[in-house]
Amino acid sequence: MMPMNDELFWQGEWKKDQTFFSNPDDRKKFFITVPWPYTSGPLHVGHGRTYAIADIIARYKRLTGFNVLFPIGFHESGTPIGAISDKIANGDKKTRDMYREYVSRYESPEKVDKVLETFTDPEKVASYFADRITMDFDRLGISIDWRRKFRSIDPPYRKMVEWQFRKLYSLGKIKKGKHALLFSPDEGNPVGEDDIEDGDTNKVSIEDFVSVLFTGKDFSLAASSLRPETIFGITNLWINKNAEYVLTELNNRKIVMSASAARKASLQHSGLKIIDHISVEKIISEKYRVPITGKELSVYPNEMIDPDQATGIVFSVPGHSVNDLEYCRMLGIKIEPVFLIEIDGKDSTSRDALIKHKDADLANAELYKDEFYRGLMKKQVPLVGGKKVSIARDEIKEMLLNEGNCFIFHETSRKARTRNGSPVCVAVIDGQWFIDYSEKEWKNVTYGEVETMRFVPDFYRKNMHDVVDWIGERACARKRGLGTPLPMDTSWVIESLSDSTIYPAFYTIAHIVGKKELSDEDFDYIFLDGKAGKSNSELLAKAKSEFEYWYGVDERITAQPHLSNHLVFYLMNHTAIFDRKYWPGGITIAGTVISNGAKISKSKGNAVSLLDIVNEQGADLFRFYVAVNSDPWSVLDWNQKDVEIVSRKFQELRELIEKSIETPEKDDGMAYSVFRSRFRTHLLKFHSELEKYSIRGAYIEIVYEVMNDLSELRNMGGVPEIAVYSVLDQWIPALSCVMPHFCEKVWKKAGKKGMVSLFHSPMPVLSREDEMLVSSISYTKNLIADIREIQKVTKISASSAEIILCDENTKKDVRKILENDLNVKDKRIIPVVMKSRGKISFDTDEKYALDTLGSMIEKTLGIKVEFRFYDMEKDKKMPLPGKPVINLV
RNA sequence: GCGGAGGUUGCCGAGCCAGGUCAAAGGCGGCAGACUCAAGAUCUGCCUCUGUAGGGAUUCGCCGGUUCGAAUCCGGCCCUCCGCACCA
Repeated sequence: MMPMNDELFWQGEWKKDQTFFSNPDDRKKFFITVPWPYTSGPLHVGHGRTYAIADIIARYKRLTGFNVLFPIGFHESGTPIGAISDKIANGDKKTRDMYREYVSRYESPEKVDKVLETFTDPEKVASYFADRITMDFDRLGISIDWRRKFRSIDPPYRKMVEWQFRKLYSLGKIKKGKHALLFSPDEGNPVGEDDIEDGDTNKVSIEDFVSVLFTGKDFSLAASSLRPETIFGITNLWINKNAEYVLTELNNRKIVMSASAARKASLQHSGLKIIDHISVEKIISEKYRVPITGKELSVYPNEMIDPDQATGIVFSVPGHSVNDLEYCRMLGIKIEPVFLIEIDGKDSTSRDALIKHKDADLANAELYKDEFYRGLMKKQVPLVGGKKVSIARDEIKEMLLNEGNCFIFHETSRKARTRNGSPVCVAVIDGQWFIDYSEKEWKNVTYGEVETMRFVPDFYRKNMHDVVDWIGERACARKRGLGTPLPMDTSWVIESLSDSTIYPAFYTIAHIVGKKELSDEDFDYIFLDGKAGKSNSELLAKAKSEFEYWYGVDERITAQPHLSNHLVFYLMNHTAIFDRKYWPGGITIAGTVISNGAKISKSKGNAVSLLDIVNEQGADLFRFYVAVNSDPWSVLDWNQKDVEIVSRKFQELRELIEKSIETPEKDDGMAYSVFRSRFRTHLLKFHSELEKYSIRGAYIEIVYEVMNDLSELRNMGGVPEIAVYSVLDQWIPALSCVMPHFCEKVWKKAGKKGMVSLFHSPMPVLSREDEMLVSSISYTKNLIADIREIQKVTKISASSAEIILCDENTKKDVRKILENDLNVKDKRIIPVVMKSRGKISFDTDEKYALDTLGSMIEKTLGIKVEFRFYDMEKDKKMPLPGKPVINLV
């Protein structure tokens, strides 16, 4: 095992030496970023992988001569941190246990509870984890310029966010309007995912029910559905006789709905008034008319109807709802279902769906889905006959709305409570702030950017294009949480994803700005070539030149779920605000991490703490594992078995290199030259793979292939350590991107100057001799395989092999024949050449190969090897170029 | 349904864009041998079938096509995974 002290030692050295502080100079720059972590807890393996990938790329770019900037900051905006504090203060057991465990990763047992108590202050949670995460980054050996660290709630950064939002506002991108959101009436607050019990594992979304008004004598019934297009198939209405119903007034119409519906609806429609209770008997005693069709219907009691779901009154469409069909059967109501929809020319019916799937819920789900995507309204259906169900649904909804015969009832997708136990409803807020991403011209410009920037892997380009196409209005402010007050209306706080779109720009100037709060003119000056403001102009000039040197971001490495939120905001805010030359250069999507073959989740018990891994295995091993086990964009499985395998390889590699430094004998002999030539070939491949971010391919080449070459070298009588010693100058720097701690150590031990982390390694060049040796060795290996095969087939144990090479004259003739010129001296060779033309190769100088490597064949096979050229007169069998004749004796 | 990704030899996983050198990298695993009293570690060879001279046959989801030649290109089909706001 790598002594942990070595890793800590080098992390200390990097810090002391300020190795990764990056300043503008005359080199080409490379600016790489990863998402800033949210400081509500420690990092997990998924983070660790993304950051390790980014760091390997950052280090590789340094190796190839770039001036690399790799900064990080901390995201503290939003509601979760506050929610955590509240829960800890309220003694919520689950949260306290979780945070006790988190803290115990960093603290001695007696200190844990003391730290936990400070968490009743959100600021303490944020700063505690920001500090620990900083340590986690260091502990992984991530090469960060820490001078530029800032937090999203720091006043200087907030100034930039304010500037950004005023900018967007002046560009007309920010609007205000009605918006439905999750809300707790008891607490008088909007609620986010983190405020909801199990909100993170079981998401709550908002569904829009169409509450259709069925007109009776004195009042209307509001019956709710997600499928207004089935209005032509309504046979009756359902009501729950055990529930409480009320008479309300909305837009001068008297409407009946359940009591709980009325309470919820009043959060969505400010004009709604509750007038009186109304008995179920009274409701049932009357008939009601369906809008559009004018049909008269009865209301039936049905205890299965949930009074707390939408309006608590449901219209029954037994033809297209499995539930309604079953209710009719259960209650013995004899009604003929009406079928409105066909799929592929055949009626789609609830009955058939129920036969296909025994389970009613499953049948219903499939019926809904099939009818929505593939169904057509039957021709005889009025108004929307022949139209797609999805279109008919919208049209009927519009029609009803225009006639005033329905209203929209927003309902939660499941029953949800806040963590404090009060119910979650949907409220419509008037005056919600949006960023309107739907604007055509803005999208067009962004499409162009998506087209030209780099995506790894490339198919995410199309994906991103679709996301830009899809995005519309996006709420950008909330009433609660940490963050920057919205400059246009400071009673709002900018939402936490919207405040993190152009933040990488701030990294370029954070260490210059310090605690100073800049004005809008200052930011205009720095970022947009505006006129300088009144502030300290020297500081501004410095900030401006640093920004202009570093920006934009050349590579952003992030996870796939960010595509449809953060990344699209990131792109569109850049295209809206900055000059084209500052737009993002590339995005790499890192794959997910699973553990022992399964998705990581706390309930499965396969969650792994990044810190534990690093403490037990070492940062270098973790990084090596990340590098070698799968390419950055595919799924990575963290499992004990593979960890051990990789660990063994790593140990072998370390011992080899350390031993080679201790035995710096001079090598001589062909075996070593061959090794070095092949090493340079591997190194070249290493570079070409890493240029494509194929980290795995690169390290298979420079670790596994090289080590395989070393064992061949041993077979040829060489000493691996001696061979290794001769390539240390190139090998250690190449390895250092993945295993920086170990490499610093051996770099120093080998007497090299400076940090290997900053070493600029020249691109390897293959000489003519390298190429000849490399082709000779593969030629020789083929020869050995051929001899082995002959021995195997003939079961001859030969003591010597005579190898007959193709002579120059025959070679010329072969070439002629291959070029369709059959005018050759010895016509006998024509059929031979034609038959085995696939095997012919002129690439290897065969005499050279056997002169230099003939002894290798002798050593490997334990037989004597002699060779000579073809003699047309004497030899029966004819050799071909690259394909000599072998005679075993 | 639409969009995206993928289906490779016992397993994982390259190759496919730029067709031949691909029975197909690398790893894992297995078998045999060397070493060892033995086991482990390590090293060597083998791991589709077949063959007493380096060959042949059959393989890269399935079916066709283009080509002198296809894992690689084209068309169709089957299956798996992921996403889908106004669907659930």
